[in-house]
Amino acid sequence: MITDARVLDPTFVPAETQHRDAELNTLSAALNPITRGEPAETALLFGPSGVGKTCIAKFAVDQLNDTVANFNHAYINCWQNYSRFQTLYRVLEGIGQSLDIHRESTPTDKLLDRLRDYDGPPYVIILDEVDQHEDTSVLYDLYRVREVSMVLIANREVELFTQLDDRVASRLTAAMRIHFDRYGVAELVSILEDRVRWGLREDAITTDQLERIADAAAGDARVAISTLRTAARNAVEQGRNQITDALIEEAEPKAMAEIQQKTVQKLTEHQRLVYDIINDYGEIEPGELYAEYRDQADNPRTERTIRNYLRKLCHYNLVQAEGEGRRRVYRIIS
DNA sequence: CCTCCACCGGAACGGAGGGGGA
DNA sequence: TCCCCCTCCGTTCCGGTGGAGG
Repeated sequence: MITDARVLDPTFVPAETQHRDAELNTLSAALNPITRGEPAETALLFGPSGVGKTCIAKFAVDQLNDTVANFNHAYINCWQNYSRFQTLYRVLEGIGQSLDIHRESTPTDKLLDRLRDYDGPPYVIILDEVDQHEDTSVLYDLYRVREVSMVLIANREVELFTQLDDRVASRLTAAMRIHFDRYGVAELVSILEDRVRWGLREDAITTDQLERIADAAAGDARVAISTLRTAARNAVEQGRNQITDALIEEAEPKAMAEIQQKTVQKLTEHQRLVYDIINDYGEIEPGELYAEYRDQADNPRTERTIRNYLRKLCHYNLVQAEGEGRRRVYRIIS
């Protein structure tokens, strides 16, 4: 029933995109100077998750790659590469300069010197989830390299700017902003139809069923595609040729959970324990949380370290901190 | 209004782990 | 080989904040 599993992956970048023509054109215009061998304008992409920001950014750069031979590009996810060192390392990797730089033993300043010496063709860097970066001064570092142009992706404009230091923020005021809205049901359905056409047997699913998936996804294409994939996989497992309504119903919560599950898996043992305790309680006060943690952990970390973990958990949108000071409670986000 | 006190998060430090250079 | 220096992570110390309670 599944003819091409790749297109059911939410990170797959299709050969043609839908419903994002205006956003794509604006971004392409920002990148246009590259065609003349000049650095591009900085572009800022904002919008909630699953609205095509990453997809359009990658697509625009791929498109440029088809017409312009002489430029470099890199995609860096700041959630995974959150320190200044890690990001610069990836940046150098994108221009083949990282081979003789060894992780852990080269000072960040050396990486920066290496980058400043860069005098190759224009270099476009997509920085995804830039609001998850722990040290946004790296943006300033990158700004100072003439050949480098940046496409920055984040959820909310206001929250991003509160994290930036003034030097970066003032430069970004001139950047091109592109806001992405949630997809409507009809838009999601046509996105899903493409994926069905490319990746499933023709009669595997009905339009009514796609509408149902789209409706439940609430404008988030990642959730919608993930739901479709889960339903299709389970249908294959059951030896069916078609996706049933029951399979869709089953897949909906699974798809949501799957996206969160990936984040939880990346936590360390102790971070995971803190998360599990909050999950068990649903909602818990800091003092009780520390006490419970100390009780359950072998070689417990200090309170200060737990506060660092909590900050991280909040940052990853796994946990929500509500209230200030004494009124503070930690709650699971579901 | 003032004083506690639980809690937050910044700064500085030190050790683990790992590569470079003499 | 030994020593130095890097990053990363956890720790220690501490000042700030805002409800609770006198």
